Amino acid sequence: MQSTAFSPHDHSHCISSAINHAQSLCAQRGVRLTPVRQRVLELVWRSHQPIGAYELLAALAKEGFNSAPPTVYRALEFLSEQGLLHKLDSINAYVGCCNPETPHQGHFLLCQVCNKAQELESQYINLALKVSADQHGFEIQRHTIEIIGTCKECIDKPSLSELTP
Amino acid sequence: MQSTAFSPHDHSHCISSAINHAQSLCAQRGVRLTPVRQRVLELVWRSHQPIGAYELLAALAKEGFNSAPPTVYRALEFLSEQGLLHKLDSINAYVGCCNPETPHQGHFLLCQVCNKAQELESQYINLALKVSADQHGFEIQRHTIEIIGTCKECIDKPSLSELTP
DNA sequence: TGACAGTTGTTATAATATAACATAACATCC
DNA sequence: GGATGTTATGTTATATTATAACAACTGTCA
Ligand SMILES: [Zn+2]
Ligand SMILES: [Zn+2]
Ligand SMILES: [Zn+2]
Ligand SMILES: [Zn+2]
Repeated sequence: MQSTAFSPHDHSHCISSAINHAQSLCAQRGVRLTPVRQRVLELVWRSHQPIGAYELLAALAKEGFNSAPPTVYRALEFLSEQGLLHKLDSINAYVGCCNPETPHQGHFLLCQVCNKAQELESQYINLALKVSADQHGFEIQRHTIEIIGTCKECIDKPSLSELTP
Repeated sequence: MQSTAFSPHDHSHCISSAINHAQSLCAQRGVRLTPVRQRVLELVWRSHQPIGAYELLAALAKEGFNSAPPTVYRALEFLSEQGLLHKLDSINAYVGCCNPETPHQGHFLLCQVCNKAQELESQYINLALKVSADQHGFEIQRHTIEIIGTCKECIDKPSLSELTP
């Protein structure tokens, strides 16, 4: 079992790694990771729990950033375009992407107990989707794949795992 | 290639079949398919294009039904609980289910050109999801699987297929 | 009849997201 | 450096989607 969002880990490493990746990627691509964009990304990465736009907005407001909805939605749009985060449509919330170098559509496990999301990298799922689409002559552009349930940690220790980041 | 939402077909058959199924299922289950619930289901089945709650509400209002949001959301909740329709989270819209006898989570192909949705019944997809979840010790409760792209009809005849129901 | 569960009506509001236009910051070229 | 075009941000208002809370009605059954 590899390390996941669900299991205890050094989350500060997740954060610094995500920000470092974001900075170098944006530099490579000639796009600007402005203060508000970087701060939104940091806020998204505060935990593995997807966070809502208005929750981000409240956090930004506390820190003296501009706090009208377009501010955060623009930052989210930028970060999403750069593959630095994903939106989870089933809960209208946003989560950081661990692998932004190669643009992709994510597949997610979403735990209803601890509210954390784990992105999957399953070629099986992609293949299964492709086979189904091909059977209908359907050309895939993007997808929303969200598996909602209970993570191993929350199955094993029902009341503790909500606390780890 | 089987008949799908995307290809031309006798859609009145889809509608009457859906309503008949709904009536007998509700009778079996001892739940009430009241006039507003049945009308919402008929409106959802007017086409294979998923329809939004407020669009339904406007249609109900024209017909003299009560036209406050709770009316339509309650009907949608009931119909969803009975497995008679599905919500597509990626577009906040609702589409009829062809196979309401056995409760299930749908997988959907969603064409961005003609806006029609086709539900899939792919055991491959379910298996791929289960394998990924099992690898993480994750227990699946429900899922959102929506594949967005272009259907065969819209690839073949880019400007006509928007018109069929 | 009265009690009860389920359903619908009604008003208000929450939660999520975008339109539209003004201003500011940055880059580039002369 | 100043003119100019582009990108980013500020600001106000509004659109879209969904739910809370409570009152009134309807059917069922003792
Ligand atoms: Zn972490
Ligand atoms: Zn969990
Ligand atoms: Zn049809
Ligand atoms: Zn199409």
